[in-house]
Amino acid sequence: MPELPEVEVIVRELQPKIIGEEITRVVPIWHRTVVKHDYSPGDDRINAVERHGKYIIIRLDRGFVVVHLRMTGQLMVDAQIDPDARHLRAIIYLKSGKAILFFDSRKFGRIFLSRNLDVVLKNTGIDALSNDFTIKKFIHILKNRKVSIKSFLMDQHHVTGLGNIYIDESLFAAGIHPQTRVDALDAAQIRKLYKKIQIILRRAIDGMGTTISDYKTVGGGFGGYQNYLAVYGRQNKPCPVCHTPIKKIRINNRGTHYCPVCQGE
DNA sequence: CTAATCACCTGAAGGC
DNA sequence: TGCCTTCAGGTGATTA
Repeated sequence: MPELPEVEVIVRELQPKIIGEEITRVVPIWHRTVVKHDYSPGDDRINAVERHGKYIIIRLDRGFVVVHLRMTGQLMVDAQIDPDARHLRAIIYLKSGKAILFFDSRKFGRIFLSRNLDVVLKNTGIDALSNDFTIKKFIHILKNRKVSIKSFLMDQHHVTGLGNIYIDESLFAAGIHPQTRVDALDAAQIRKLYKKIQIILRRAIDGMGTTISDYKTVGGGFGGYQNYLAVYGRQNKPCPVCHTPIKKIRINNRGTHYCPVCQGE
């Protein structure tokens, strides 16, 4: 389940492979995968590949191809194109004869075609690793919120890029219980969480992301950060700090992992 | 604003 | 072996 670090790794891999190429056409295989707004790339040059939260943004001369992998999406760049390949949902053809192949077993992923980036990103807030994400803004958007900090961070409207894995890891690193109401956090906790979010995300990028089940890099490689997870997926295993068994509960119907001692209870 | 639920999907894992 | 249930989780929509 790709979150910000996995998407960042993919973007970095994609850049040298496709910048300067021209997209000739985008062909859907599963009928819901490609969402066309007002744009059909045709002989349009790729100028940049960027990321906002979990979105991959391919910037062309006249518009944008924006990819969201959701849970099981994978991209590959290849000259070998088999339209019947298992789980292949869309093909972005390039003039060189290669193609960007979009695989997605669960069919939740999307490729948006739009002239206007804001239309596609309208539901996203500040990217968790961007310069816009300052402590001042973080304090501001947290103000007067009554939801749990876990729910707040899951909601991409505020801070975007974090998902279930890195939220649990960040809250553990900051020593904050996931059910803590946002308005009950003190200034020191907010500051610590702010710092830990960025440290964890950077570390995960350095480790090439976390492969739990489906995530692979563009080159087909696996991430390495799953070996460093402190709480996610480690229910009943000892906390790496105090050796208390990690607990798993549900918040907003999402599995949530934490240490009852390090994160208070 | 908030909470809860559903819908979208498939595959893996566990129970019997 | 096989059938059935549950779980995994990102996002958008809907309802209360």
